[in-house]
Amino acid sequence: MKKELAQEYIALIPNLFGSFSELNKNATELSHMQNHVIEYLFMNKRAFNLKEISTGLDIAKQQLTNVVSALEVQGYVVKKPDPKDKRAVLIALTPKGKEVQEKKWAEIYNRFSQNLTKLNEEEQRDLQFALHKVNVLLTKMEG
Amino acid sequence: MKKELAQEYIALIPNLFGSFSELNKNATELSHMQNHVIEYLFMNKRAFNLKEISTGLDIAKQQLTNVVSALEVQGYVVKKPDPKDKRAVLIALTPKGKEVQEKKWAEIYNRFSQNLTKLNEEEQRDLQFALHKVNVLLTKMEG
DNA sequence: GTATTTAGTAAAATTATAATTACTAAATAT
DNA sequence: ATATTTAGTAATTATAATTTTACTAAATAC
Repeated sequence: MKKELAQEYIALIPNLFGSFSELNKNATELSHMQNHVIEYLFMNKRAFNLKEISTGLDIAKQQLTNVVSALEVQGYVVKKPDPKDKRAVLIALTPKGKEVQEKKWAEIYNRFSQNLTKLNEEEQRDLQFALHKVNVLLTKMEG
Repeated sequence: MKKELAQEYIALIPNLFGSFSELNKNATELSHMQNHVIEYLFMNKRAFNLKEISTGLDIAKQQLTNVVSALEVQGYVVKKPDPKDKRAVLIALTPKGKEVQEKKWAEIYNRFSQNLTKLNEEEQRDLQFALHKVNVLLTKMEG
């Protein structure tokens, strides 16, 4: 029982792989690492300090110094002192930083909407219901 | 209607993000690009020539020459002439190459199985059904 | 049959990422 | 109060990724 469930989960990942691999093809002025950092901030919807980003992305903090300061110069993030820890600096996305990320999702959104026409009305309803269920339960699992 | 559906799809991606970002943390002897290439071959379950990998991963073919030949030396892939095109060379995963990929999925599998205990019996059944439905319909959409 | 395109290779130069070491200042442990 | 740990910065070195140019041989267009 549990085994088949996990297999369905695994099968889900390649199904989303196509969308994912196209995510960072928007040849912006951002480097790979810069993209990773603002994606991380966007996904998690809050400000992080360098140490948190470092462990979250499994990157040495020494690397982040340059990456993040470049992002700051280009206006994608802002630094502000962490009120709870005077050593730490919180990195937050600016509206410009959020916008870049949202653009990427918009592309996936459009592609999905187009492919949706290959399903009939009933299948579309089923898909919406099933997706909603999956999202609710996956969220519960991680909480 | 269609709008909410696409939003559920978008919401699914961050839900799988955790799994995805851990995928390539297995500090093997493989470089980033090498990982990409064998992941691509594994995901698509067949041999490709360099041009196909090049366009599929949006990487210059010149880069692939070195990446793939390194993979070949390390025994992760084999090259064989394409019977349909005497210019082309087909790149296929070896058992060793497949094994490395499967190991990555096994980790995700285990993590998922552990978190599954946070759902009760009924929720687990619901999740399995919903995941199955999503996979079937997403596959249909891409075909 | 000739010209053009395409798949793959190769080498050089540029840029990005990774790893190492060392330092400051604030936080925490004892 | 002192020692140790932790967050961030900085500079250096090594490695990897990207770009550019150029070449061969097979495939395709006309």
